[in-house]
Amino acid sequence: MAVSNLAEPARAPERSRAETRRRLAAAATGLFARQGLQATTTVQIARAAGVATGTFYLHFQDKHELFRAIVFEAFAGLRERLAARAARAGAPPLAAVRARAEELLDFAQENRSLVRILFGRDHEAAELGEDVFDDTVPGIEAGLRRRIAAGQAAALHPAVAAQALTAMWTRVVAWWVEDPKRAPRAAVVETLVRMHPFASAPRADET
Amino acid sequence: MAVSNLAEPARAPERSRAETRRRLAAAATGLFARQGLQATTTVQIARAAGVATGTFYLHFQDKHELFRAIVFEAFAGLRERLAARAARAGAPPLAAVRARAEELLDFAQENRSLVRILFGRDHEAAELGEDVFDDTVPGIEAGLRRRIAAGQAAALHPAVAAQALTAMWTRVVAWWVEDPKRAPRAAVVETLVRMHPFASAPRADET
Amino acid sequence: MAVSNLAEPARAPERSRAETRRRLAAAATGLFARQGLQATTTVQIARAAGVATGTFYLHFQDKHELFRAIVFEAFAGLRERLAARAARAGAPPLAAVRARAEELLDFAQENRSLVRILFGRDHEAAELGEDVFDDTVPGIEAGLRRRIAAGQAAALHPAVAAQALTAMWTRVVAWWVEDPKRAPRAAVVETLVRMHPFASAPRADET
Amino acid sequence: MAVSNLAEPARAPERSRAETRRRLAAAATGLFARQGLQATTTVQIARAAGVATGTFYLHFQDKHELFRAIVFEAFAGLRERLAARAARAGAPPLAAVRARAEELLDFAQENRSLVRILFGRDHEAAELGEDVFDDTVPGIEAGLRRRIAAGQAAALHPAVAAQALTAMWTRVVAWWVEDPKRAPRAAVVETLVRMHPFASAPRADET
DNA sequence: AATGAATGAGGGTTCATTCAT
DNA sequence: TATGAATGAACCCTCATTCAT
Repeated sequence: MAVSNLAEPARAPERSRAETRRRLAAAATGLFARQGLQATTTVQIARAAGVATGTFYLHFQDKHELFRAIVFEAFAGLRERLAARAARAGAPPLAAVRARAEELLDFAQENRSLVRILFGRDHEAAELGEDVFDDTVPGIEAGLRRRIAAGQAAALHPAVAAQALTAMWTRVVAWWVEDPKRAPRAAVVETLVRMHPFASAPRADET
Repeated sequence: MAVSNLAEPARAPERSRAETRRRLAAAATGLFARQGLQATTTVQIARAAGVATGTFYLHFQDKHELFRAIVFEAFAGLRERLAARAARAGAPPLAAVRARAEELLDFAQENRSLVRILFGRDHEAAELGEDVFDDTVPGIEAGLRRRIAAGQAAALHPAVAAQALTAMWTRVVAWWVEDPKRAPRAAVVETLVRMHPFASAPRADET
Repeated sequence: MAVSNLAEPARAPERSRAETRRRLAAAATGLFARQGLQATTTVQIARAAGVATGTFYLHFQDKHELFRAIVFEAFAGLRERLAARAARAGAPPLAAVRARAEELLDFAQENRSLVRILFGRDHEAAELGEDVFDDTVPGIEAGLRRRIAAGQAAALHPAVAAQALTAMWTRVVAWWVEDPKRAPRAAVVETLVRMHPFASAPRADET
Repeated sequence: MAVSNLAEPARAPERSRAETRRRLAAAATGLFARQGLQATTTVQIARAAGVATGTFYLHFQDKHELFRAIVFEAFAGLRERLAARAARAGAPPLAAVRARAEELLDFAQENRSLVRILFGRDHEAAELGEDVFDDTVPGIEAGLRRRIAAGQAAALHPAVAAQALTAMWTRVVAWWVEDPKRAPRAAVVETLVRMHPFASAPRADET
């Protein structure tokens, strides 16, 4: 649940090892968020963590492994939070959508660096994140299929809509958290919800 | 209009210079699309263009300037095409939206490399593309604002919706051209249009 | 006599220390034989011996000292075996030569790792082995000198012949134990014996 | 023929490139001879050649490739010299053997560094040199087979004898050239010749 | 005596950029 | 203008060795 928990239980003699690993991960998270994976060097990470260069390699194969560890853990935590909040929100589809939006913004405000890493543009994070919204996207695809069968939301291609949705949410969150003064939080939530396919019916009066 | 035309008509004595520049840009476009900005070296570009290493620097300050030149030119061409097509489509808002979607897909199919550069995910490239696209977003925002004032698309925050829209469109296009068998072209267009705020009215029957 | 016995009987309180040292030496012997001195790391040795990294340095100054210890011990054992066998063989010079050859092959078959270390080719190892072997060469030289004085093996320069002899024997042994199917053991012995200066007289019918 | 000729014909614009390559090869030859392959760094080679670190990699993949180039070229030259000299020596087997010994010592005196590299102990040169004496060794094997058929030199296993011979010659040469005062040149030649299987007949009076 | 995490110098390698021709 | 060899800073990574526990 704790997103920054890259460590294992740790018996006494390993206390220190786990701690070093944690420091490295924390230092790297900040650097990755600020500069991106490619521009961040292992030397920078080690220095930021207050350890020697070689120490980095006692804990991670290379910077990509560390990056992946951070992203994986973050996505796992996020997914759990989204699912839990949606579950609490109850049945009506839009209620669940709104709950997810709220939780996502909570997460974003608590983990700005992670959001920059996860949803930023130039990162190989995207690959790993592809399936974070698997909970959401197949749900949506299933939902869309039902709607289509019911004659509503017709004309939406499920896979296309899924791409559109995840792009929309991730970009909006990344954009907003970069400077929350850009829009009131409530407006962000409301816009995400209103633009969700579940929220809208085709208008009869347009082409 | 041709997007890969980075050079001006060129008077006779300059023919050669302009031609070399064009070759470099063309070679770089392919490499950037395939490997990304960072993984592409100036030596590779020069070799692919059939010129000597040093020649590169007679035409561009560095790799990034060339990249920017490609991106700017591409966006200029794309914007022009979108505007022209929308203009031909006439008044009804959704007709214009559909016209843009069609034109965007035309462009994507004709310029796969550019689309990968402009809208691709893992390229540090995207940063620069983002800057350029920011020109477009305010235009989108303005349109939304007018609509919202008119009572349509109510409850949408213009800036948020603009982010959402551009993210949606660019991601869908990038995803689709990567493998057009993923969805029928008509379904892509239809989905983009239906998910546009102009296309939908809030449903009364949901939370 | 056992070549891998790098430790003395060891009184009770020292049992453990001696045992650890032995384990390190045994582990290192295998690694040196397989990978060479340079490619073997102290961490590998410690791990293979089942002790902690730092423990290595409680027993040996460094990798090279351990290497030298192995080589010295191995040569001491080998020399002893050769001498004992030759003594048992009795007077006739060629009988002693043959006895040595037999014993050398026995040794080689029982200690393949050591042979690879002592007589192998691509190990920087050989340098040290050479130093040790230098002890042996003068003995060989002295023997040759006596023979030459006696009119046998005339025209041979003792020091040159000694180099030639040791090179011949060590290379053949190293080559053969690498894959004993290369030649029948008896043929190896016979060839070494026949090519020994003691075994031949100059032919009158050649230049 | 020229042993240090690692370069190609070289048109005018490539004069400099070939020259740099030659300098690197020359510098490396000295360093390899003195320190061995493993202990020599690319930085040392570049510095010794008077060029920048990176320049090394414009000419060679890595230090192993350079090493191999040196060894290969050296062996090719040596083989050619041995064959030419042996050919000039005429028919009688021992005359050819002596001619080869003389030529080998000539080569050694002219190319001390190369000899240390080619015949030294710790180098991966051995692999490449395995077949230098192919001219010599198969000749010997053929000769031995003839002798054996003729009832002479019986009991010599050809492959074993070949190993013994090459080891003998290479070690003696490496040892002697290290300090030619160790033995008169004529004595070296004579010893090598006398210890050659062609030079001896089995003695009837020994075991 | 043993442990094992940490150290940091140093080697291999790449590549944007320069500059003499 | 074009050429292409050379440059050298900077990265990644390893490993012998130390030292607090």
